[in-house]
Amino acid sequence: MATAIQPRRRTRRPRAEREAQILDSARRVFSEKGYGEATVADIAADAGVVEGTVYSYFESKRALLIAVMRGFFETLIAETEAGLGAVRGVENQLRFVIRQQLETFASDFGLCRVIIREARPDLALYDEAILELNRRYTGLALRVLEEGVATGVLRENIVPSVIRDLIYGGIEHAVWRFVFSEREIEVAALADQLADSILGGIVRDRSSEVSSTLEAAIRLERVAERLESSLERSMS
Amino acid sequence: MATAIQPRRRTRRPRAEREAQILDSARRVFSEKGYGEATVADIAADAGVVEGTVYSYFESKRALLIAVMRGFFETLIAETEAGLGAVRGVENQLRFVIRQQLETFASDFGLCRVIIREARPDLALYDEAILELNRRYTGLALRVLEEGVATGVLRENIVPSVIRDLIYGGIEHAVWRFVFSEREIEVAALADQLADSILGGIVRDRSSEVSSTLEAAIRLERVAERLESSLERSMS
DNA sequence: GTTTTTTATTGAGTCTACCTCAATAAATCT
DNA sequence: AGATTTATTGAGGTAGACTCAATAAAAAAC
Repeated sequence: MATAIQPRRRTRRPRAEREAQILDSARRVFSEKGYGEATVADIAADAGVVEGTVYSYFESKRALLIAVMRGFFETLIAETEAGLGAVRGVENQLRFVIRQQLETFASDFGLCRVIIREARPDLALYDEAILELNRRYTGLALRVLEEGVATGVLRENIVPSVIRDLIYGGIEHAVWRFVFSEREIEVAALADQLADSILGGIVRDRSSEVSSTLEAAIRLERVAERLESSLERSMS
Repeated sequence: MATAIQPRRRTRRPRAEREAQILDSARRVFSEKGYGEATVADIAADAGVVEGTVYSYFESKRALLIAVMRGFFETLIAETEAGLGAVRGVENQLRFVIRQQLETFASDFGLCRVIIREARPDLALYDEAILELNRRYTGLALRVLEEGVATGVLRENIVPSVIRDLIYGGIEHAVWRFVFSEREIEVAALADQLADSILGGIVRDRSSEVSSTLEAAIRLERVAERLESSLERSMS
């Protein structure tokens, strides 16, 4: 038969180029289907190679995921570091971190979901490669918090690592809420709500504070009155 | 051979009993190995039956997980509801919810990890069965928050659902931190740290400013007194 | 330009784990 | 005791991760 299906033409590419190509396909496929649903055959097909080729570049499906994660974290860290350098004040820096994280979630949700699902609960995977990157990333927020305590902007009795967990955990859950409700994530509004709550707390301000200011004013009025009457008496 | 390996003796059991037995084994195996690592053969072996038997009680491995989750949530909801009924005041109720959740994590960590990993990121699974239970559970905290806003104990501009995410997300991340550091979870201390931060926020109280306002007024009163006596002395 | 060497690429094949189903035998009913 | 029901079995089927000897494209040597 002259019209037999053309077998895929073999082409050899420089190692680095093909590796990048496979990595790119992996990122796309994982992001779309999730780790469990994605097959190595899918990734190979997307990259235009055959399954075996993938395994000559990456030891396993898991290793492929780790490589994808590494790329994700590296750009995220670089962007966050750059952004933090351009913001002054602890409060604003925390607001920046929160917003940055929300934007990352919103713009690359598929991959974020995979990373959260696969990386966090898997101790083995953490030990291997991602733990250090994640530490470096969330360490950025941690340092801001520690500076806040040192400079007295933040309470001295807070535990920075707990606050960091509150920030990232809160963001994660809030984002999921949006995903389930099938609405677009309203980054700006959500970022403010989270930041306001974390910074200011949720219990109503001690109204006594307000009235004590008022009380101070009232006392000053009495002072004035007493001075007036003193003066009047001395005049008479 | 007379001493051939005894084949497993077949025993028929009431449907409900065997189902409970398999479910119990599933819970144990999932909890120990995680969903991905656990095999249906493992579960069957633990229950003392053969793989096929499992499938005559549960449609799939996934269905087995869902059943395990359902059991987990049902007791958790019942316990939390009971506990909340015995605590007065919004602040204390929130503290109770936080502590209860931490205790559940600490005492049944293996299963919690599986549920978080498998249930949350899997939309299909949520739709099927667990969404409603999770909603009911976290709804308990939500109602406390709403009551807090209604009665004026909490700020009126907070968004209860966001605070709920902050609470549960924060707990989750904080617990993971402990797991990675391979230390026992210090439930009491962590619960207080989380609750204090969420309730009171992290920025330093302006109450110091307020009290200094009051202090200033009191000093002014003393100034007035001195002026009075000065005047009186000058009169005499 | 031809031959040799190197190695990227291939695809057939292995293995493990989920799941199916016809056969079997334990309990129950008549 | 025999008939009936159905829980239980274990031998496959299938999908997808992973391996490896063969192949051919590029590079090197001549």
